[in-house]
Amino acid sequence: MPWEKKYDESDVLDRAVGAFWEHGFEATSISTLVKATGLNRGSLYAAFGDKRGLFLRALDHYDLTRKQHFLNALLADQAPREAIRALFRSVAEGSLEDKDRRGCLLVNTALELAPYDPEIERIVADRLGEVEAFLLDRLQAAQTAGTVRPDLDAENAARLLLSLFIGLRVITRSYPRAKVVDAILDQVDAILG
Amino acid sequence: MPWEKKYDESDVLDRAVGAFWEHGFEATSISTLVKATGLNRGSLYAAFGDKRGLFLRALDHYDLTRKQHFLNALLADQAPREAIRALFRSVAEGSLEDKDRRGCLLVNTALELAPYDPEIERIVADRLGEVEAFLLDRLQAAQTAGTVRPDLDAENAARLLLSLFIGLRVITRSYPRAKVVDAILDQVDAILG
DNA sequence: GGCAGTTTGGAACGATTGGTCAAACCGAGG
DNA sequence: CCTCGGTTTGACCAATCGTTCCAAACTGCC
Repeated sequence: MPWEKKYDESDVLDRAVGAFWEHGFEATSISTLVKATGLNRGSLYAAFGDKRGLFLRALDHYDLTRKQHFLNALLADQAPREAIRALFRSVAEGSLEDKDRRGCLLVNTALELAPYDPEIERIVADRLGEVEAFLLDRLQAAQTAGTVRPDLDAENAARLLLSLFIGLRVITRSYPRAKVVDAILDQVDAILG
Repeated sequence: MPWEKKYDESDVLDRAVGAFWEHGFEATSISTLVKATGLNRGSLYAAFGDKRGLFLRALDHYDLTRKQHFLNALLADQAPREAIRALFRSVAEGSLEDKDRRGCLLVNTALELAPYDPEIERIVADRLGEVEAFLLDRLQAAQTAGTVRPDLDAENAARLLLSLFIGLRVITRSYPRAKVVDAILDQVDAILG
């Protein structure tokens, strides 16, 4: 029907994510986004308002289709302790394989925009908080299951794992050396005991 | 004399560093740099070639006046084990105090430009390598002095500390929460034993 | 086959981008 | 006192930025 959009919004957002992911917000122009998404300027602005609006939607889409989707899969398929190990291992592996070295859109955005854009700061804080909450939940579940020692301060360990996770994603984007990645993975195991 | 520059290049670079530090390379325009440095466009281009040239010089200046200067001070004033602890503690403290949340210009640049700018990638890798080398050197000195247990794998620990350091600088720029910072500082102590 | 609503592509907007240049300027040496 | 070789200056450049707008093409309904 003529009053239904011709394009699939999810596809468009996927492509927008791809563009922003590689070069960040500032260095990605509207022309680039037009080429990447396949939509023309008019439709892009009609659908998303402006560049920033598109970015926010893309960030949200990234979170849903990548981060959330991935964490949920770990929740469903893995024992709690293994979920944490698998999280780090597959991120490490995938990052070193990615020849474009895109890292994590969320972390990239955190560093580029969060310090001087309050709304994005809030979004980034929420999303990172979710990762921290995931880690805490899995740690506690592992303690209940007896696969992580019960005297470990789970809250502190979750914060530390979050830091290591962020470090991992920065390193693999900017300073990708297998031995550094291995050191991080070993440390995750050490924390889990 | 008319053939001597009126301005102090070091001052100019200091101000350029300040501008790039806050908003990154892409989001800092020439106009902003003109205002920040006090020089006008012509002089800026005569002295540094182009925006990128100025950025590279500013990055170098940052490294010399901030990073190197700081590491040398730690080398001179502190025992090896304490040098590492002091590095993390003062970075943590300074970062949480900085209301502009600038983080570390080197780490910010690593994430913004290194993945798709080979020359900057090389510079970033060299500079981060220096930090890693500093950590390794201090770890080994501490082992010789008997303040770090001798069976610790110093090379691996240096890589891990570098990751924690980067994580710390990202966190304080984008997700500044004291408890997360404390978790990192505790972990540094745990690694040092 | 007209009607209504969408999508489309591109022309055009003013603002700003990174970058250039020729003239004004200046103090030492002749 | 005038020339020389550098610096300083701000006007100026084309290109691109994000954004707006609109006329034409399209398409399922009556």
